[in-house]
Amino acid sequence: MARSQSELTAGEWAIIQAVWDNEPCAAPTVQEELENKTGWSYSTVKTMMDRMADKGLLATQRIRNLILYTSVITKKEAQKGEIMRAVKRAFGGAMTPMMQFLLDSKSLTEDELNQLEAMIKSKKEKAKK
Amino acid sequence: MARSQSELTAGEWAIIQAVWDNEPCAAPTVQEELENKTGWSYSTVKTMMDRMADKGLLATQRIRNLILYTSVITKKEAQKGEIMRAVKRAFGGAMTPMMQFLLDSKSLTEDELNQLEAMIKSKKEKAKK
DNA sequence: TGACATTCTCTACACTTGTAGAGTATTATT
DNA sequence: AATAATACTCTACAAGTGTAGAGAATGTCA
Repeated sequence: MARSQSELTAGEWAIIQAVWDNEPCAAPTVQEELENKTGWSYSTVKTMMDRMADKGLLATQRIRNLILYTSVITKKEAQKGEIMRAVKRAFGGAMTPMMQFLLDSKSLTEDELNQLEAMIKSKKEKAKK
Repeated sequence: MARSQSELTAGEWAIIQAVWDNEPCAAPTVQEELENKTGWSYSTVKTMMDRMADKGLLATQRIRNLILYTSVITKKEAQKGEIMRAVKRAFGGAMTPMMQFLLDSKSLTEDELNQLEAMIKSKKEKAKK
């Protein structure tokens, strides 16, 4: 069931990506993985993770002195949430205008256009059945 | 000149939409337009607008006791910024995976698919010359 | 020229987010 | 057991955001 409130902040995105890659995992693991990308100290990472657990974005399980974190939302859900936020804010919630915008703007290379076309084609095939 | 970082908050989106609809316009106008949607008081709206002016999102021009606001970024720029943020956060900056996601999750009607296809086609034509 | 209305300025406050140090508890090592 | 290493807890703070009241300045109308 999609908790509609999966709107992550930039920091939370960084964290949860690392969690998805390693779960179940402890805070130090996440910190090590993010060290290069963000430079965050252990405290920073731990604080964020605990806040995310409070919010229900991560679940925790304690084993002796170790706390293992797991993601509560899937990557797909999070991605959807992120897109939904964009659509809602910038396009009044209407999906198609956004798609149109994507095509109109110069954000897509010719290669990407070709890929898209292919995707649509296969999508239509599948729909036909 | 696209100031690269036009990432607006939810509140800023509400404000700037009203500005786009009325510019050049004064704070009370914006407040009235948003009254129903948000319930924000004059002070709230004014504060936000001034902060946005500080950030360079809005420009101001004073005429006697009236301050007129104008948008500095276009709707298109803001929309693009919003999408870019989503793509960056949720898809590592790669546009196509996001499009794919959109095609997969949101079951578009055959009509919409055709429409999309057509848009892509014309887009490619144009790119050719 | 008062009185009223309009718009602005200043100040404030709570909550979130990014950021992290200091100290404590637990586990491992010699 | 003493020491070192590991992981945790607690506390804090600045910047940003949503929210707005109180009061000053300016403009309008009788």
